[in-house]
Amino acid sequence: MNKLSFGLLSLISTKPQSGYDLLLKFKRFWHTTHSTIYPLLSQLLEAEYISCDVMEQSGKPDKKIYTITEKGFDKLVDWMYKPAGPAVIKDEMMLKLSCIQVLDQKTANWLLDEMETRYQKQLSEYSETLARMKSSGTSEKDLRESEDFGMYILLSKVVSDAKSGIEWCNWVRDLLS
Amino acid sequence: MNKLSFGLLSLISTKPQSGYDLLLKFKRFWHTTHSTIYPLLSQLLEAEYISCDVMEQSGKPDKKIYTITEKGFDKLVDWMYKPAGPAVIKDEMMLKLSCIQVLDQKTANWLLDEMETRYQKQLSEYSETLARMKSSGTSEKDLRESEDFGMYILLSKVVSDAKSGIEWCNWVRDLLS
DNA sequence: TATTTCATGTAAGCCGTTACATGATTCT
DNA sequence: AGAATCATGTAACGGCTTACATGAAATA
Repeated sequence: MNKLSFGLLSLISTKPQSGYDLLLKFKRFWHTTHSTIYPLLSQLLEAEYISCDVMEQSGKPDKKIYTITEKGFDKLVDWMYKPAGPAVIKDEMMLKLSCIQVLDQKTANWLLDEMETRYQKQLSEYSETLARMKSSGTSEKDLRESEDFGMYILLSKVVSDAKSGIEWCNWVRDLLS
Repeated sequence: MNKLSFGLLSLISTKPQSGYDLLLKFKRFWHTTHSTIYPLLSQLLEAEYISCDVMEQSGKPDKKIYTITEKGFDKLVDWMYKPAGPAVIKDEMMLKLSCIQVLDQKTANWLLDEMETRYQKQLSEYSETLARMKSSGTSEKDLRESEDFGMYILLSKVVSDAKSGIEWCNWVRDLLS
């Protein structure tokens, strides 16, 4: 049981869903790939923390819908009260910017542009999803009780991080000019 | 040559320094440990991207001061223009909060408190260092040309991230109450 | 026609974490 | 007295990344 295993339990507890569904959601706030997720789901299934229903589909591989079990839910609650490890952050862009004073102006600005573009992509990608969530649940109170509330607050964080990232890029650019 | 190898080159290019110095600086914005850094420095030395001067000390192990070579600097510049990979972010707290709607109010609030405390620690730890930097270089113009400028902007980012993290925790708490 | 999306899986190899190892000094 | 700081290193194990593997439908 590594961190992501618990994360899978966490998301499955909000709603039965497939590995593919989980992947798409995780990608927004946890760096991972399908090759990590599928084996972990098998392990969770074997440990009986989740159960599996196969949904047959035409033209596509069968969809495996996972649901959390009571045993799994107990495991999830145990984990909640264990102190969380520190956030692991590894951003190559930061490494590059750590020697910004030895670079010429052109290179420095190019790096800042690259970084801003990255934030901008995140912003356009996720603020749409966020807007859709806001409009589907009429009020914020509805959202609060919906199965998507966790996703809603996490996406909000990602979007606000992107926004402040862009502001930071501009602040640095101002300092340099 | 992995990402951190280039990061080491990057920081060394701003100022000759030891593995231990590098570790302390990296820790602020890149998750790593000394067991990763020391072997990489050996490799960089063998590849002649850096050179090493031993500073003898009494009572402590000798300090190895690394300096970037011309060859290393060329390598560094090459890397700058290669597109940076996506930021790798793995925050266990986010995994926990992804199922916040299935938790009772007490647990949810406890998680938010834990998260805020973590941000608060970062804030108090790094805003001090940042303040020291600001006061040592009299004006921001001095800082811009100092060997610490890269560190200055990265620390600023870390501090502003912590601040917006705290705001986010409060925003979620308000939604829940 | 080529790429992306949907949908799952396996496997090799690299990388990083954790633990072991040492040891003097300074702070609590 | 015990923990933290300074200062470097090695090694095993586990986990993650990358690539391989398949394949239909939809989009560009």
